[in-house]
Amino acid sequence: MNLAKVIVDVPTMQTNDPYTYLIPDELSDKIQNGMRVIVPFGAGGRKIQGIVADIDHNGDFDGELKEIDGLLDLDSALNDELLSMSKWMAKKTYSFQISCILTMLPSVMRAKYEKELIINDKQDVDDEVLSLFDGANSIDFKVEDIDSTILRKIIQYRKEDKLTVRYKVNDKAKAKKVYAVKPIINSNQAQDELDKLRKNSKNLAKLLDYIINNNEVTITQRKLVNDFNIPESTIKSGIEKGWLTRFWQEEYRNPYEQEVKPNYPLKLNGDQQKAVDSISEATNNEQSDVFLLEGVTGSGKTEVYLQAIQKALENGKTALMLVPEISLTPQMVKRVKGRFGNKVAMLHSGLSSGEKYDEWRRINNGEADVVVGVRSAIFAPLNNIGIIIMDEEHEASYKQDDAPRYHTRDVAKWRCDYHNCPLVLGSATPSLESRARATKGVYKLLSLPKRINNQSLPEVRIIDMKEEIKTTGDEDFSQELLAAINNRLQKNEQIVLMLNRRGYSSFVMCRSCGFVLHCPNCDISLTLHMDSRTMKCHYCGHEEPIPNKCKNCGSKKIRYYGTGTQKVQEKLQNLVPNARILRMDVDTTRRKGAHEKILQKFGNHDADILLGTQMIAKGLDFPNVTLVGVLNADTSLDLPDFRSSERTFNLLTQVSGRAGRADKEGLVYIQTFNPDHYAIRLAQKQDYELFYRKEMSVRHQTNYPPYFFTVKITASDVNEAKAAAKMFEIQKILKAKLSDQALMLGPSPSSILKLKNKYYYQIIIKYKNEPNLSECLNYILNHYQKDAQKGLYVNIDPDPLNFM
DNA sequence: AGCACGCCGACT
DNA sequence: GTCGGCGTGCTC
Repeated sequence: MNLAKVIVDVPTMQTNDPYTYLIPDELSDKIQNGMRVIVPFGAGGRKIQGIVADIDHNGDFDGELKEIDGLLDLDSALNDELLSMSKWMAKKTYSFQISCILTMLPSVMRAKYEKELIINDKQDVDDEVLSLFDGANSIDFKVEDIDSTILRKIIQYRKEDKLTVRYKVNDKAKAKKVYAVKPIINSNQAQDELDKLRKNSKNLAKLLDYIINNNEVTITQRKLVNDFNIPESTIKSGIEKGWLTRFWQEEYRNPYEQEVKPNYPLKLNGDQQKAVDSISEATNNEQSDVFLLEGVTGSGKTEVYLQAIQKALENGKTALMLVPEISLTPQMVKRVKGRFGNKVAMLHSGLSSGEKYDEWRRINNGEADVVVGVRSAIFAPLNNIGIIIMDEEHEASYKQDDAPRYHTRDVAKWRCDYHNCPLVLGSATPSLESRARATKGVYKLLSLPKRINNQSLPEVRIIDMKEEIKTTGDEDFSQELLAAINNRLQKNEQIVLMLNRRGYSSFVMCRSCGFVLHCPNCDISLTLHMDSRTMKCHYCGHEEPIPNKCKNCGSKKIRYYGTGTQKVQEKLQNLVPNARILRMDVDTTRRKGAHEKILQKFGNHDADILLGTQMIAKGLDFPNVTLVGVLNADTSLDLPDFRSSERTFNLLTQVSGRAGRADKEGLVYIQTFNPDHYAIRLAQKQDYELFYRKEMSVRHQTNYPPYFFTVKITASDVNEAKAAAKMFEIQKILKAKLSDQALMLGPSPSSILKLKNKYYYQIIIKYKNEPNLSECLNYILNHYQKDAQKGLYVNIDPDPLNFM
């Protein structure tokens, strides 16, 4: 029998293994592994999308088989590498293979399902049902949109064959099509036509002239109109006269409007050269080594990446480079594009889904040798990879927060092993896990200790805000920082200020009864936003009007506590009335391209002060910035997460690096209520190595990564007691199946107990070596799958980044 | 996910 | 008796 194994688009544990289908004769020569197909699945003629995992033209199957309905692709959507990776990834992340496959593909390749209801004979159905159709013979419908008594009738009619339900699998993956034209007469014929033409037919003459000179070429109609100044109406008459044919042609959408200036390799210093040599040697020898490139801000990591990529390309290989959030680093994008030109494909969140699909197809068709992108770009269908680079490898955005919960670093390592090529992890402040592996010799450490041009690091001063409050009562701006701001404004130099909290005030409290306004859906206080004049929840997006009296006691003594970027902007504008202030946070950058606009404006010196949340800390490089102020360094320090020190150190180090990159000396102020905390003290000295050692000893004492591995198990339900009870059940299973060396935290409510109207309870397992662990977790998944139908979800997050 | 089947309480 | 509620199990 001619059989295909198909992974069906039904994300459950029971359907995680492939199903076998018959291949109909007419598809036999076209079907390939990794193609998307439409298959019937279950009763009632339901149709769904699937992926071909295996083909056996001479197979056997014990039992009934259905036939594949049709193909959704002309070519494989997934090559063998990605197909086998999806299997590994499903296991590793405790998720379904189909979910892994669909995250690897551009979102438009995830089919939409629709149901169509068709009347067989209008005489058969009653008026109530007939009225749904509004005169037509068929309608698209969703079960949840239809009233239950009518639905019951529909089900009855369907049983009696009076109505038919047709399932549709709608592929959204559509290439953009444009009109193209091609001459169908030769140059001589065109010359004859030109001779016959009336003298005043200027446009037709132009068209014939074009045909004489471009006889064999296909050209888009748009180009013919724009570049040759021939109107569309003329092209149409040319077609009617039989000179040209017109047809639809696929075209890639072009997301890069502006031209990028080419740039050329820079001269490397000794450390950079050594790094490039070591990496290229691994590429040449096809060794899947992992390099940790540790270099302070401004040490020229990017140039190392680019030259290592160059070497891979010279070897006939391709390269993959990952960055945290590309829209934040337009400077980086320009540099890569400028170096490698149109061999580069970009995959980032600023592209529309159509543009992403086109970039994906360019890569899949082998038209791009270098791919630059964010997390999901790790799945780019490149062949023959010679190097994978992860810039700022410590960034949390490399880990996907929802299923499949993969870490880009793990996927990258898998691909490097597959392609026998090196993985380069670059950072000024590597994650402790990576740095520890480098110490153990699992990764090879390459360091760039010197800043290019021997620029000195900026001076960092810590300001104790406890003292400041005692003397001035101001908790936002210390005297010293304010003086420095004024000084820079006078010298016409620029300033970057970071406050890691958006909105106006973080909460409102009634001074009579102490009541704090909370989100009705989440266990979190609402933040005041002055621009929209609303109270907003930063987790679920809930908004409500600003209260003028307390909802609890009716008192009008309401006060706003805590400071956000909006309030600081207002306050700062009062303190320095002539300064031009730009604010950059989630609220001002929501629109597409808003990031770039703000950064460009600041880069052109159309503003003096850039005030923003942590998004300003990353990758931007403005030579005229000589002062950086961190208004409150404690926001990230106070979080209930063992990584809060590491995050704070990273953030402070990164934002400090924004000061004084050119010939001008930089100065950094860190305002804090914890001036003696080691994360802040060591960020002041920009001493990563010492921080690494100090933090490692803390992790050692508290049994946290990198000394222990962790897994987070979460249960969520609209009913708090059910979620909690489930976690206690799971705790019992874990205790029975794991060794007594595994440490368990919980069950406990998650630090945001209630989120979007669901309650969350969690257990964290810390372990060193638990051979039974994955079997045990799979048992839990299988055991609790039926609960998911009732809305009780159990989630497993291996190596979670977020402990809250 | 979405469907069918089967078991139970409430109703003509 | 039967209708329709929901819980459970299966889909090549």
